[in-house]
Amino acid sequence: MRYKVDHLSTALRKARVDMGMSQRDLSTKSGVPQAQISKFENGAVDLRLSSLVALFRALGLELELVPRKSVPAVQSIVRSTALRVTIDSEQFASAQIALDHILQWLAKRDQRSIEFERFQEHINFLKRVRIPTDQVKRFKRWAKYLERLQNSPIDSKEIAKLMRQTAEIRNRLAHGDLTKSKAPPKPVYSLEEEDSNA
Amino acid sequence: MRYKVDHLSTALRKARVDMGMSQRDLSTKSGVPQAQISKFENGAVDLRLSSLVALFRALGLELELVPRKSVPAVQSIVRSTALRVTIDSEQFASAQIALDHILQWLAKRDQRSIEFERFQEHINFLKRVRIPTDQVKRFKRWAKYLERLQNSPIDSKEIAKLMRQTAEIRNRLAHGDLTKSKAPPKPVYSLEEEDSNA
DNA sequence: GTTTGTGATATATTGTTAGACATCAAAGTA
DNA sequence: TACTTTGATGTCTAACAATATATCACAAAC
Repeated sequence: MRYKVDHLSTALRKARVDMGMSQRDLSTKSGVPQAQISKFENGAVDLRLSSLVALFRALGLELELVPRKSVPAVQSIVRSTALRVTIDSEQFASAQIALDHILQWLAKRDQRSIEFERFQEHINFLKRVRIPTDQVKRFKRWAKYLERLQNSPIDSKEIAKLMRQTAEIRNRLAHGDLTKSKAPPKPVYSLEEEDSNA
Repeated sequence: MRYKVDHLSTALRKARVDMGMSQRDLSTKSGVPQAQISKFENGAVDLRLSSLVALFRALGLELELVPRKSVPAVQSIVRSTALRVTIDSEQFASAQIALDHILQWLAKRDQRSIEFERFQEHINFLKRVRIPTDQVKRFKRWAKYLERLQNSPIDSKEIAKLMRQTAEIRNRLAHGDLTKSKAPPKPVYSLEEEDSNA
């Protein structure tokens, strides 16, 4: 019983990676165990429709039924729009939360040094910018760190490191060294929003 | 775990009925048991991808992954082409075979009566015409009858009945009484062909 | 009024996914 | 070096589809 659905499994993997999600991310978002995702992406399992739909919905994708004759036309439409849907709004949100934590922390401290002012400036810059998907990971880590930081004494050495890294990323973003495209940073509100159904 | 795939099950039923296929027809063509088809069309089963694909392929449909944003565009494309894919080529072929059987039988008998000439005329008319899906059933029955007829003595009473019915259908088709559309009978070669993969 | 086609169900067995874990190697990062 | 993340893989039980087959009610055609 061959049924050749590579296009579905490869599309899943591509969509997931494009959105900067790991299999575990997708798992928590879709409710499908990570093991199943891995097996499906490698064609090692014949998933039921419910699982498939859960996975695809979590990625903002829908299964549509298309007459064989219209498949090329449909695929060209999909290709033309796929490029713009690259950032997972949830990941973006978590980065925003991390940045907001930093700003709040700064406001509380009310520091006046040049480093802190520049730091605040950098953070505000990052808040307005669309962060590349391959950098989202770093922001998520910061978010996690800052959650811990809320309920414990501040390690100024860690904060110094945070400042260093923030400056680095900001500069690379501002000068386009990080992304291949030389386009100016896009404002936040141009982000393609996924409808939230969780 | 709700996953709302009514559009898939209703689309399946619609496509199947539009092509004049019964659940059992689709079953033999797709390899999926009729019981499963019935359950799926009524949302009573959570099919595996392989079964789904088998069903849809048998109907000339493909499952495509579409970003939620592009769904409306894709659906409009599908709508614009769906109308023309209405006849199952296999059913059409079986009707053609039945008609050919009759023509061969006529040629062998070499009858010269007015009834037989008109009969032959009607059959030839029907061969050139796209037969409405709701009439395909009748032609299939004839095909079955004519298969039996090949290896047994001819019942002229049955043939007379065949001639009567043929005339009736021909006339209804020719005068557009049968179909809602008043469009002239379309030539055979305008039939949308499904690629044969069986 | 009998036959035929159709769709909905049922039963029983077999096989595989679902689900919740656990583990592991490789790659990346601190 | 030590730690973390990631993707692949394995194990177990329970649930459910796959499959084959049969039955039923309904409708239409004969």
